[in-house]
Amino acid sequence: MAMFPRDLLAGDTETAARRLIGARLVRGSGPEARTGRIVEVEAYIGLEDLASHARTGRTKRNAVMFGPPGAAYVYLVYGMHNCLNVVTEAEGRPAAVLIRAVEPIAGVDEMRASRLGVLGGGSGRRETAAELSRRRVETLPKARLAAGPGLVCAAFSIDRRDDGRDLCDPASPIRLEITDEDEQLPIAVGPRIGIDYAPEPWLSRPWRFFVPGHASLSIAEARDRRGQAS
DNA sequence: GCAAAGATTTGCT
DNA sequence: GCAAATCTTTGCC
Repeated sequence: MAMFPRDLLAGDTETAARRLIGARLVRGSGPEARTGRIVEVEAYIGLEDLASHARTGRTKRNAVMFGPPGAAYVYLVYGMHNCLNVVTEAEGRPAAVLIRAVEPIAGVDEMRASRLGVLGGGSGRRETAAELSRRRVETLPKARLAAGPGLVCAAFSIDRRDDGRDLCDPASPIRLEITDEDEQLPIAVGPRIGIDYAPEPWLSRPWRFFVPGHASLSIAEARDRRGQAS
């Protein structure tokens, strides 16, 4: 296992997004480390991308997107879900790749616990919500534990305290790694999800990248696929 | 200073 | 298939 090279994030974001498919997201170290393979991402590219948080210019929330590549941009959506992005391109140009789905590989019990809000220092759900969904999460198939952008953060205990963290730093509690053992995964493309507020051509830009047919794809991707079925 | 909507997920009608 | 949950950020008065 080696760290994900920062160079691969410093260039254009579409290429970076493709390179992130198959890379590993890691939380912690030792026997309790959580590891998963990234299987679905979306690219948000530049000030001109009217689907991007950076479309309004630099703000307190999106400041990290304007910084150096390799940083984590973590934000809260709908008042309850955290989403993790990997900042790309040169410092000064706002771009990032949203991690939409991860296939759990190791630390599955810890991911389940984090989804239930049991683990400390994390982004788990509130106690009442955990009560309601406890049985569901306990019996959830391993492949579905991080099958969505909000679920990735819930499973890996990521919240806005992680905003700005360097994902290419081996000492970081949350980081990106690669292995040479993994075969090259097939990659499919499609329009980004949940950006109905964006005008064309941004609405239809094929900037979502995913492993076709993978069991850990986001719910939204599965729904989208049903719609496309002919 | 206030109203509105959001790069989502879940459960119910 | 639709709406609720929930709170921060943004946009407009």
